[in-house]
Amino acid sequence: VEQISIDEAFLDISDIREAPARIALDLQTGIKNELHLPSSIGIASNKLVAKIATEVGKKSSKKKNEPPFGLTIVPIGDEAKFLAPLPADMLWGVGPKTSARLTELGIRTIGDIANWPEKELVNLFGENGRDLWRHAHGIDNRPIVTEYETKSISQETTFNVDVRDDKTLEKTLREQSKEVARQLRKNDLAGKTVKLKIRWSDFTTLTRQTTLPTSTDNDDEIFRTAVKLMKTVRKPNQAVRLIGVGVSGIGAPVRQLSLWDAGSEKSRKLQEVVDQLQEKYGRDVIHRGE
DNA sequence: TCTGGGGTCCTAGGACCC
DNA sequence: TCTGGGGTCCTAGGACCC
Repeated sequence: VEQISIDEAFLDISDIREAPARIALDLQTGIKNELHLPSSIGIASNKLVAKIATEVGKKSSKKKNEPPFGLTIVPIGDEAKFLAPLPADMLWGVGPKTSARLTELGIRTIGDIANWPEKELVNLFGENGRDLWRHAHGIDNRPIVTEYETKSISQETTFNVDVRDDKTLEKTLREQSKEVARQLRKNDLAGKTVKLKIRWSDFTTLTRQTTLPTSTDNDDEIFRTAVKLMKTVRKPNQAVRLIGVGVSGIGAPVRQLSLWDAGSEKSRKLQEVVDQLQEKYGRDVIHRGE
């Protein structure tokens, strides 16, 4: 099973002898009986087509104003034929920008893409064009991936009203840093690069990042770095719509040898206990004294 | 949907090293 | 003293996904 979001997953059934439709119906019935929820399922020879098949089934039940209990099967060999009449932006990787460019070229459906020479698409869209061509033909050989490594952890907040007050911005960054660090520690990870994200009142957004000499999972270090970065871009009193902080360059935390470093080892252990207490009894159970 | 939050991947330029 | 190529790391922005 590969979970792709909070409510979607791929299931590789190629090694199961039972008929695919039987498996799907059993799943759907189980979800309905146990969770009282509708679900849609697509069956195909690869992930791309299965995902689109799911959406097609879901849409057609919606059209009939029924709860979505779609079940769509695309027989092996029929992938391209199945995709051809569907709108181009149903394809994986075609967002608003690519969609607009395709429309300009007179391309509306996935079949229209498939009719273009691969070379032309590569000229127009670079490496993305190659995928576009392959996907439009129903070709996708990505395997099911059951485990992902976290690459980054971040927190961001959009304010209800634009904020000019340094105190509020710093307080927000402090909370966000705390949460990012907590998540790092919870997963036994640390990150080397701290990134600040900021959006002005005109919606322009920018990021500034810096790489630390050693990776960190520490609230305060992340916070101080974020504040420094903010100071490099924000003019005094400049209004802020959104602010956020993230950490990337993630790996296992490097623990200092505690030979002459008993202090930091001690504070790490203290942090561990604080984390455990907060996890169990809530954020308000314990705070640092000032 | 005049725009929320948390992610991934890609590109491009520059610094630096061998 | 100047030139060259390749690799890696870093930063910034953007497209895209759910």
